[in-house]
Amino acid sequence: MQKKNVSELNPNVSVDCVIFGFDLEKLNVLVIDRGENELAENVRLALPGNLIYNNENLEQAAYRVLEELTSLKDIYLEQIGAFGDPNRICKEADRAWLKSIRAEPEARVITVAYFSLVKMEDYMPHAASFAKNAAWIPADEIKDLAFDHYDILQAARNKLKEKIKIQPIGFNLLPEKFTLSQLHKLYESILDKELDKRNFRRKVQKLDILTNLNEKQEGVPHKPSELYKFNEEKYQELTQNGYDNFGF
Amino acid sequence: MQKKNVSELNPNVSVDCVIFGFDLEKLNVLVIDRGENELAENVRLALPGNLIYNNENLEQAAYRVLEELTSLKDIYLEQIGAFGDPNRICKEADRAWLKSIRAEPEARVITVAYFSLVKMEDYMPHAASFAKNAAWIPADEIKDLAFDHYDILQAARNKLKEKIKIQPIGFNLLPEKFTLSQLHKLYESILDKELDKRNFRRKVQKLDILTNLNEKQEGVPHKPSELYKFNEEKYQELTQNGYDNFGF
DNA sequence: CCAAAAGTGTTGAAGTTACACCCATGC
DNA sequence: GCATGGGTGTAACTTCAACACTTTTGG
Repeated sequence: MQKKNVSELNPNVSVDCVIFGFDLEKLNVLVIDRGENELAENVRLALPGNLIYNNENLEQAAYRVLEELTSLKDIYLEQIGAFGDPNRICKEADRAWLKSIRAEPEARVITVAYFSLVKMEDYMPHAASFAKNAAWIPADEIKDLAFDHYDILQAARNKLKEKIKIQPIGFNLLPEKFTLSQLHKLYESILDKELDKRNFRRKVQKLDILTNLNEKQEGVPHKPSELYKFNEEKYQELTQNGYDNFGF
Repeated sequence: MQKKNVSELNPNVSVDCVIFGFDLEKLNVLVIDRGENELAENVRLALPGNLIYNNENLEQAAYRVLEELTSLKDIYLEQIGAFGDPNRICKEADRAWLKSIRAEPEARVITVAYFSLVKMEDYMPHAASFAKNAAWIPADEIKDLAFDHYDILQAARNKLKEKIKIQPIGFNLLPEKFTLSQLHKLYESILDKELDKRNFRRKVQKLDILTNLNEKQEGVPHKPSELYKFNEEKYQELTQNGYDNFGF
């Protein structure tokens, strides 16, 4: 009945997390800085990730690793897929770094990537473990990352683009009270294209996921905007069932 | 520069393949029969899958394993995702079977699943290796499979449902010449619901992916149908770009 | 002549796109 | 009073769902 190494790190399987946040202007991504000496940014920065234990499932591992490295917890994660060409550890700096933290630094590793959406202000990351720093960086400013993490990030952004077409998004990215313009900007950031203001407003209002709070912004040097919150019930329903208005 | 065990089997990572075929009536799935003694079908049948080698990438591994077990090759595979709860090997029969074929039968395994669509008549499977038999089985008749393969099959069917809403499907499932009714039945099998005949025809014809061959079926005891083939150029274009007519 | 599947059009409702001007506020 | 972003409506067009009858063949 007993398996070997049940609560040992598995040298061959890791998880990586792509955590998106929105600062009311643009999409950001949570990265850790491995901070080794004076390397270029693209090798110092990485997605939070690490090996799994043999007795935890993949999603649990992703939660644990994310918390260990950045202190973020209780976050809903969605799988992106598995990555792991044999040559994913081809950069010399990555190999050197693995030698410093892994028992079997040369082992073949395949990694399972997860992504999530969170309110940036609720999740101010604190680095720990081998992360020297953990920070939000605008998604568009990231040009490269350690290992194959840049590919994983692109896959996550594509996944998000698909997701937004099928279900509502924003509940986990916006503050409790928000304006339609902020939601509009969020959609534009994710889809990476402009959307007509009037059509966008009409469309989301028809979804019936918004409740007008009959409050206005204060202190802005222009006409103050109405504030909204999500209608949780309807939002949840659409999250589960999708819009279902496309294709066949 | 040398890694250990470069061309060894990795005990912790496997691949599994869900291969769909269409017999002009319904959707079928390729399964192998492990044929151990007189076990019930749900434990004898499994998806073709096995451990990866350390020096091959995941997709290559899926190709290799598929060919080794069923003789099918040169098939385009698409990743479904990673599966691998620690308790995925909970059925006693599965554990016993692993003991008979694996060097480390108790090792934690995570598996990466792939799926594909093929013309059934082009790919008559021949079992080999530990597969005692390999055969097409109607998807709807499968009630259970070894390990967590039934879950993987369901995930594959869902993936296929999503895919069909975004790109054309059928090129790899139908014979070169086919009728609109056959295509219609294919879509109904995948989506698992009825589609209005006239609306379906209008819709696919507008996609402009079909070429009317101006030939008719022969030998059928009813009005013979016109035969079509796919317009490859347009089909490829839509496969890459998607229909892009949904959501925002 | 019968059974079986092929093929074909219309209508009303809903959704999509494109587009331009006035409004309320802080400074 | 001006700069800034907030907020609103319409018309032309396309897409969608629902629905029933005639045609051609083999037996």
